[in-house]
Amino acid sequence: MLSLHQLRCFLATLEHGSFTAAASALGYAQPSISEQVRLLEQQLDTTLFRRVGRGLVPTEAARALQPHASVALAAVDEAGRAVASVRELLTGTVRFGVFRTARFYLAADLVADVLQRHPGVRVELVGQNSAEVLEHLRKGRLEAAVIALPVEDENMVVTPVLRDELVYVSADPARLHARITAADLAAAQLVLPDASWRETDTTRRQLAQAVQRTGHPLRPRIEVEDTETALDIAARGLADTVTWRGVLHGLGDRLPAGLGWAPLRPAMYETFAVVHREGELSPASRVVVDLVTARMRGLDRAMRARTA
Amino acid sequence: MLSLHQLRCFLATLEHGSFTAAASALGYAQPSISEQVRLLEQQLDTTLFRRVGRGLVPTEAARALQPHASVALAAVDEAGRAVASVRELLTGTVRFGVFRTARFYLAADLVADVLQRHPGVRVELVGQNSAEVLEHLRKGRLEAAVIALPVEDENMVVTPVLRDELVYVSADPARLHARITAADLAAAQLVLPDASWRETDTTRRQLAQAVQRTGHPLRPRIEVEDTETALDIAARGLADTVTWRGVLHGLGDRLPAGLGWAPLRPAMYETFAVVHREGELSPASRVVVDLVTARMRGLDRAMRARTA
DNA sequence: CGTTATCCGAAGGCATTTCCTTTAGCTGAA
DNA sequence: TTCAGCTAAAGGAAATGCCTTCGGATAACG
Repeated sequence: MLSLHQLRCFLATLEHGSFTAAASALGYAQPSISEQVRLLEQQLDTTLFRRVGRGLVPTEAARALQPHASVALAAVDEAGRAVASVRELLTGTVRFGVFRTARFYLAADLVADVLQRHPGVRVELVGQNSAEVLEHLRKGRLEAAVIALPVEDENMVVTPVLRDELVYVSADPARLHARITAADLAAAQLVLPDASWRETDTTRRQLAQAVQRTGHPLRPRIEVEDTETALDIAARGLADTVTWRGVLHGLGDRLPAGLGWAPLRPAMYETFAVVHREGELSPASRVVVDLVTARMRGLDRAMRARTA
Repeated sequence: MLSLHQLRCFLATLEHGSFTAAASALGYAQPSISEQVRLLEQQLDTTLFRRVGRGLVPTEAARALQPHASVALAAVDEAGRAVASVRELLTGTVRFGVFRTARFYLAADLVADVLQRHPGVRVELVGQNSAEVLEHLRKGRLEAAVIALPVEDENMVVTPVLRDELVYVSADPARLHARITAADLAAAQLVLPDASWRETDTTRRQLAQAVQRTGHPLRPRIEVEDTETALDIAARGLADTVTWRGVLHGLGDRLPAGLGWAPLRPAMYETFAVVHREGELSPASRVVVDLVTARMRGLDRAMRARTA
């Protein structure tokens, strides 16, 4: 089978006009080059150089071969550089898993940070739901992610970064009394997000468990996919909803007007963690993991301070 | 150093999703593929596949490498086909040496023949002079040629194909008597071609020798490069000239009007031969050699018949 | 016209690579 | 829990690649 080495020897010979010159250019002995070219000729079943006295004369076949040989070598060269570029995080795609509402916590800023530090990289934040992302992690399709606990997989490295508190959200100040209980939840007209993921979503399951203890099922009046949609509906007074303080914090000014919130009692928490498989992280993921960890912990501190 | 084999194994693995599948596709055992990919990873100093349970997941580096690896393999593949195409005379350039006045004997027809039989090839007929062409042959820059004898080189295969006769050409019928001798040549006002090659041109040397035997030098009044120019001058009556019957034969209707010719006595002949180095001829040259041989021999028969 | 320098090719030997088979360990699914 | 499928590791056989040395041929030079 044709080999790159043969092509290298061939091109050097073509360029320098003799095996000896090519050999010294490539740092080999002359018979080595000679043999490689002979092998190439044998494999191509043609004559590449006419041996005439001392000196070689390239044949038509050699002229035909030359450009393709160059292309092949250049491609291999380029391949090495492309991989190095990815390795050094100059180019390539950073793929990182996030829980669905991560955009309220960090999405835009995180992407901005990565793009600024590594111009040339693409960023891909994937994830509809923590459970789905965890599955991607386990299958190896993602290297790292930030998702809601629990993560029950001993092969994963789990680093908690933010604890968030579930709050009750309503447009009606009358319903925002100090201590909203599970019984209140069971009685309320609710709009809840994550319609497609209600079976696996940890928040939904936490809520369901708490409400069930009151003897009633959690039966939201409205179900939507998106947290923002749920908030919009709540803002119109059509129903109340439940969400994370971090979401309200992240929305800031963009929180639909007229909404207020109150804590649940007993409080319900969700812990988010950066998760990745054991072993080496690629530099790309390393960068994102570090950024996410720092940013989420900062957010955690900010939110706890505000509570106090 | 990166090798094509490694790239092949890598691509097969990428395509089939596992070492085992790639191995069976390439006809190797699994550990061979595994090792090649590991080697590739080591040389590129990166991870190409994340080993996750059973099955492999390509990394970003693998995605970066893939297109370049494909290009390299395709180029090598294409290289083989390009060479084969030359070998089978589908494309490429056929380079053939000819003596200067060959165009009167065969040039256009020869080219037409080659082009018709091998659409896709380029044809190059090189040669200012038989001596120069012979030098090209010896240096290996030409594979084969048709030139005037003598060829004193034991490494050359010489196949005589046409014997031509030198004739005296004039616009003045009075000077075209039956038996023109060397003395007549010495006395005549002559225009001779091959100004640049008079030292080495065999015809010129033959003429010079014959004239010198009469005690006079060969001192043409006019010297031009081109046989046709010499004939034009002769047609105007400015001087007489000497040329080969084959040239007149080949010119046919295009022979300048008013010119007549007469044989020399003793007759002077020139023999043209197809010449090439010993050993294998490339298919391209083989084709041309055969065409030239057939055509020149046909011409030879035609001219001898006309004499008889 | 001989001499010298240069280059290609062949042979023998050494080191490395490549591929095989076998075996063990791990993972995911029934 | 067992079974099937995959990767990884080890050891050995074969081939490949490279080196040095030598011989033959050619071109340049005195």
